[in-house]
Amino acid sequence: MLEIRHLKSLVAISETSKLVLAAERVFLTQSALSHQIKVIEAHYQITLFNRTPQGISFTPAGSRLLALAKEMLDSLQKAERDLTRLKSQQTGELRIVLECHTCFDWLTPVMAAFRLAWPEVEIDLVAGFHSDPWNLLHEDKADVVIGGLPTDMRKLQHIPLFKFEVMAVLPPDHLLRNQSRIKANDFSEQTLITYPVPEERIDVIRQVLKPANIQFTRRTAELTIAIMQLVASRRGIAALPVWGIQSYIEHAYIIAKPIGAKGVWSELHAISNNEVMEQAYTKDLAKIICDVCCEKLTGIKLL
Amino acid sequence: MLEIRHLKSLVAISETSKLVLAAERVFLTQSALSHQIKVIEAHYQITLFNRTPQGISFTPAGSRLLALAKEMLDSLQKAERDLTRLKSQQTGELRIVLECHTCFDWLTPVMAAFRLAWPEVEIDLVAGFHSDPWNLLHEDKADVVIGGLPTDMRKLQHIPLFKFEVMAVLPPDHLLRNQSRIKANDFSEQTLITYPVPEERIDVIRQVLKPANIQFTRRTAELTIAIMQLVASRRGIAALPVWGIQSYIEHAYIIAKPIGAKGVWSELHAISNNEVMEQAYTKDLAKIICDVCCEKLTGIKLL
DNA sequence: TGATAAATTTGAATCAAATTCATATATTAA
DNA sequence: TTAATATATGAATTTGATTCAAATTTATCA
Repeated sequence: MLEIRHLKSLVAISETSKLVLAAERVFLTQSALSHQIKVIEAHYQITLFNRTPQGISFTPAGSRLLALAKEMLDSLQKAERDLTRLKSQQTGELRIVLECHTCFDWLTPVMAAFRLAWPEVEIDLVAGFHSDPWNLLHEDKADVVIGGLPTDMRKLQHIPLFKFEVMAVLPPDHLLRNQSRIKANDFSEQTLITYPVPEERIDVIRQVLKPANIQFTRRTAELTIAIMQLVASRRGIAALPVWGIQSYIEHAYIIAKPIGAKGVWSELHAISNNEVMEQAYTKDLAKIICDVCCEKLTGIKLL
Repeated sequence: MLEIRHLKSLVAISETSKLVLAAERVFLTQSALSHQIKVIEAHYQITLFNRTPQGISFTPAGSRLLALAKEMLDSLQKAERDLTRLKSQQTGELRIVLECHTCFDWLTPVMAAFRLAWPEVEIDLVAGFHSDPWNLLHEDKADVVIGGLPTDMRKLQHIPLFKFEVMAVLPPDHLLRNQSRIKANDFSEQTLITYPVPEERIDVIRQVLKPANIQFTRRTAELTIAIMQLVASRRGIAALPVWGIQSYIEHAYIIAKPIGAKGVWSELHAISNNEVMEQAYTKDLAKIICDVCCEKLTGIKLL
């Protein structure tokens, strides 16, 4: 009666604590989730959730089922990995390039999980900054790029990972602190603090500032913490992934606002050439990234 | 994609090693099971079973999934038990009477499993022989009877457990050894060796010999092993549950034959009064019996 | 070498149940 | 009071699992 889809829903609910978001994550409607949990509650004749206008939270019984869900899905994943290994090549090399600096935040746990699952595959990070990371695939200097899609995808394949909102980061006492959203014009004459990468690779610039022809000054810093420090000391504003700045927001070190009417959204994909993408372990890397990020990051949406 | 029903099917297949029997155990048709395993194999793109006219066996990949199934179903069961305990009374007393002597074979592991699951419930066996075990429920000398249904069920409730075939047990060199089945007449003038209980409670006598008005001598023994010894030394024939004599058959100590055209089948139920039956732990005892017996006994059919 | 028996497989029809769609309800905040 | 943000509900739809009725497959026996 209890089904695996229910377990996945339970985990999604715990990760998002909102039915709408959880539904999105498991590719269902909110209604479907509502029906699902009603069915489970009816079956066990016990209340699993406290519903509030702020979202949904687990009762003790619900938590017990959530623990079960994690346990069972974990076993399932291990078994599926074993099956995959039973029929595929188990050795190889995977040189990863990150397009986006912030991704270092979650790459460490991803690599740890990957090494556990595929001990025979050598996984490495390609060091240094690269103006055109996708080209490293063609030059055979890397096997996978984690980032946005390149304009030229020839001979390349990709697995969509997730998307996330890029938000404007301001000092808590900034002039614009009372606006609910930051518009393109608000960046005019401001200093934009970014990672040291070409303009074309910065989503706010490409998607918002360039199209609106806004004049701004640019200043760079290599580490997220350095950018935060500059913003907090009113040297400028930044635009970063929600999940990368969560802890700074919680400590009221800075504040974050959506940009433009719909917000700026970036997508992350795993990109590699056909041959590498065929390997079971490459596909599994994508899965591991999604799983780890769902668990650890807030505000992401699976693709 | 892989669903809990698939896991249950996998376990049933491993316990019966025949699709028809497995299907029966999970209350489906054999066709449904065949479709199920085709779907799983297609999904994982790997062969899970070797199909032969003798039945079906697991490939290494299949075994891996079977291990997963056992692991996941075990977790599930534990969680469900916790949920049950979260909403029910956890303490109580359960005095069990066995109608049938052979059942001692599997009662020990059942009681062990029960004690683990319900440490606060005192479970005991009511000792001694009882001509009318069901009456002990009315006299409040017992809480549950494991056995057939009594003629008078007033104020009693029951949970069906399983049924099994009662087979004629003969010495390997018996005159009837080449018959595929034993008919009522074959018992004529023979000595029937039974447990020391009233005739009405012995299925072969009630269902076969009495209706056909067969004359026979009766001799009793208290232990299964003693009955086996008497049969092997040609003092008579017996009629016992298949699962109770399996190991004797395997050692060619005795042989077993179905009785009559359709065989003699006995049913086992858990019987108790309404109040006791309401308790979650009583219902769980029935579940534990079914689970343990499915795992350990051959040739039983769930009711 | 058929014929039979005992398995599993297959494809189409059926049926049950999960999901969606559209809307209702509830709570909070302004 | 209204708007915004949640979840819940009921009916229609869609999906997909199960059954039914053969069809295969393979071993065994005469």
